Amino acid sequence: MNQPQPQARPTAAPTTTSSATAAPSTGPAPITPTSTGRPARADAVRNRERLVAAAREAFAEAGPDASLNEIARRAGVGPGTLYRHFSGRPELLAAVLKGRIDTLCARAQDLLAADSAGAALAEWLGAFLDHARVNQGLGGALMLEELEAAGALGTDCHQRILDAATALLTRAQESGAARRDLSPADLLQLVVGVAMSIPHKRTSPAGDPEQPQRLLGLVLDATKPH
Amino acid sequence: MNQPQPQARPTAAPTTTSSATAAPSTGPAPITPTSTGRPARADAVRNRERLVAAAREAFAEAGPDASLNEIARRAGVGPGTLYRHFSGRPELLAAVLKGRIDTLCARAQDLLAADSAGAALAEWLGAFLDHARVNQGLGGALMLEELEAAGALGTDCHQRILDAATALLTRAQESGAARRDLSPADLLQLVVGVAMSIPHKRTSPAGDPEQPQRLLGLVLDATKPH
DNA sequence: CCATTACCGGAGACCCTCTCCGGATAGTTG
DNA sequence: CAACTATCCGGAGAGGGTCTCCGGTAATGG
Repeated sequence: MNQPQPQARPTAAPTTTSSATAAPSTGPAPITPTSTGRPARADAVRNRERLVAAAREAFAEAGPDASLNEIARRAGVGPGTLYRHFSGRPELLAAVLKGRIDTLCARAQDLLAADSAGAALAEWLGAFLDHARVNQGLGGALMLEELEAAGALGTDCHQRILDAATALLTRAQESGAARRDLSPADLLQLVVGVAMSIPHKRTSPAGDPEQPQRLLGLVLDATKPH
Repeated sequence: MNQPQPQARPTAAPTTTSSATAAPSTGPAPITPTSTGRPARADAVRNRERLVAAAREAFAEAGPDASLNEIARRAGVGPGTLYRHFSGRPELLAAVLKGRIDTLCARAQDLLAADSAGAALAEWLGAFLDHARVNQGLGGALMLEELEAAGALGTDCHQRILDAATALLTRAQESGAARRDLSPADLLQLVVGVAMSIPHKRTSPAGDPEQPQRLLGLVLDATKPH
């Protein structure tokens, strides 16, 4: 008996637990390990990479609501293959964003050694805003609404971003460049809000190109000690 | 190949005739004027009201993505009737929000006579945040992404909100309570971003109930002259 | 080289948006 | 009061999207 849920959230995969890739802590994982000890088959790895590449293209063109059928078609596989590798849209989104998030975290590490803690925080937030703006808040959608449904991968992404922001903000606070009554989560939330509220070029071609910088500047002003 | 823009309105011309001398003042419009001189039929008016009421309920329960079929079913009419009265989701959204926006604009008028221009702006922004948070940024969605597609009604709503914000902000600036290099559009955009980025109770039941106020406080800090 | 079994592809169930057209009816006229 | 007509209603259905299930296929270990 199917539950006739109207427009429900994508059903949390109740059956197959083998599709979840065990999270490798850090470092390149050349092959995706399965729940069994056996290494993944070569065609499975290839199809997964093709799917991520096709998804990256499609999300860039059509936004986070791109058709999953279309993504599977572009990757040259059937819809079933897509759903075997990813439980749904959130997980696919997370896979696409993973590389970007890696870059962002590495950037945070570099900036932790910068001279000015305040400038480092400002610069990283600018990079984060660029990140979150890609595909009209694609990152924001992942950070927020899908957080609970995305499973391990999404939560992991969220946590890594939060850790990076915490480190930079804490250092800025200790150097007196940022007010102390400010939590990393609130700060990120503000920037995500800016990203989500700004119309994307795709939907509104002739938007004000300076607005993101102005809004980020306002947020940065709010972080300074008064 | 398909034209995704369902702008075809077979029956009623959307352009308002310039001869309509009925002032757009705040007041009940007993009948919906048609393009022809004839008044609308009674059942048409009744169905329209039922549709708006059903939409208000459905949007409150399921968010801005509620099924339009479901809304029509709740209103006791067929899908065709819904699309005859409203060109699509944005227009229905705008109809639902109209009353709320009226209230908000009236509030702005009252606050323009308040003692403290800064406190008036802060209070109104708080009310606006509450407004925009209803149904998880339902208002924000209207203000931004649907602005161009919503036609006259949506644009009108957006303009009225913007006018109210402009009046309050200008007065605060003249009294020295707000920095002068701040545009009403940017300010609204920030608050809309806060509304859109905050997870709604429906999707994330146990969120931090204080966060909206904290984030709004940060935005307000950013408006003050440094 | 074969048995095993993880994997693939697509048919298809179900839902949503939006259109089209025969039939019903409110309001007008004689 | 009856007939007429412009207007409106309801639902069938096209088209597309998400997600599942199952028979066939081919990669892999022995």
